[in-house]
Amino acid sequence: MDCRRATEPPMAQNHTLATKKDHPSQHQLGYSPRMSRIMSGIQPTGSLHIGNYLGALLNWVRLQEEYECYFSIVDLHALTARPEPQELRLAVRELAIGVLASGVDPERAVLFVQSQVPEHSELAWVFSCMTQMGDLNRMTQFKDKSQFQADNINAGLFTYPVLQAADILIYRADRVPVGEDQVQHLELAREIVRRFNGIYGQTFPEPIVVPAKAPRVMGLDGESKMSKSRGNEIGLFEEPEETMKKLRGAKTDPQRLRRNDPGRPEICNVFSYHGYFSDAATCEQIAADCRSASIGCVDCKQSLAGNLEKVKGPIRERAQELRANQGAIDEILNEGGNRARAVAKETMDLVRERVGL
RNA sequence: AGGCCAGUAGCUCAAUUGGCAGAGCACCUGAUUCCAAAUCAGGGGGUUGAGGGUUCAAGUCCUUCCUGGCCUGCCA
Repeated sequence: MDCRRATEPPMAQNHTLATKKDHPSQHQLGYSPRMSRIMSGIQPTGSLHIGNYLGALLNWVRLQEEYECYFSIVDLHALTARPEPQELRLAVRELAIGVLASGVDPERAVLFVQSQVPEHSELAWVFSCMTQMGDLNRMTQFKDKSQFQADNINAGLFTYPVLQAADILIYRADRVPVGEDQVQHLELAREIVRRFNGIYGQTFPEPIVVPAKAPRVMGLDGESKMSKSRGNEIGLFEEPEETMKKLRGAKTDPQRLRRNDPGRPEICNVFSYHGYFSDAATCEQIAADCRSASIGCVDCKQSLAGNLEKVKGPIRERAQELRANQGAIDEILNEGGNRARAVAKETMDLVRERVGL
């Protein structure tokens, strides 16, 4: 992994703010006809698994090719679960390592830690005054999380979508890749923008929701989304032996009782993993052999383990190299933080002026 | 700030008058099975939120604190 100092992005001239000479009412600030700016965040919770990789990291790697990207490790959001301080710090570092090892290029995209850019919090406060309780009350994720951590329903959890809106709009991002579960939050962000612009004049672009090509990766139990808290995950940094051990216990077609029974790959969770890690020809072959009982589930799992390792192995090795060079990680994050803050400050200066602070 | 209620295994809860801390689910191991599931057999797991006190003996009674919930009040 190349850890040289990141340079200014070539597209830095886009999204410039209106100066005093400009006429804001005729000028949609932050809008760039040439290149869309993307903002996306990921929470530093637990350790990375292949669900995170397929759902978020891989997307980032693709997005940085086409867009001006701001990628953030959102530790302020993670705080809603009150992690141990040293664990939070470790999770942030490990996530940065995972992001870089997966192929996000810090020279191409701005990679930074949310809390290093205090403007996120500042804009979130302003936005919270633009947000109606009734709207927040409707957020299904808040209700879900409230059930999940019933002993810690804090206000941060409630205003989470407001901070999320600030995350995006502090960079005047016009596109946001989100999974199904985040669409509602994005709608709220757009609502906040409309309200703000309506009251104070055109200031923010209304971010467009880009449906993330993020598969909903099921856990090894085949019952729910892959997550560390459910203990049904395949770790991104896992050794192949560990992964095979977990795969051996993974749920398959419950109707395929004997080796000679024909299988149903279309309902088999393990087969669905092949779709992510094996090429099309292999997938077809495996499916056909499973249906005809030419291969057993163990064969299928071994094949998968091999293909999984082809993806996971190089990432694990790059991660090892990065871990050995903490200074470089810090430098990348600091540089990313500086670049992010420069943009965030511009936005915040304008917001202060607009709202009368 | 005050009042009331609650806290027991990963989860949901039980434990008689103060008398050996338990069950279900989950988890792990073995049998079986190509693997998993199902079934059967076995197993690990606890500072009973924390400290102090009363007692031969405290999950249980007293006390202080912590956490969470509900109610009343005060300030900005």
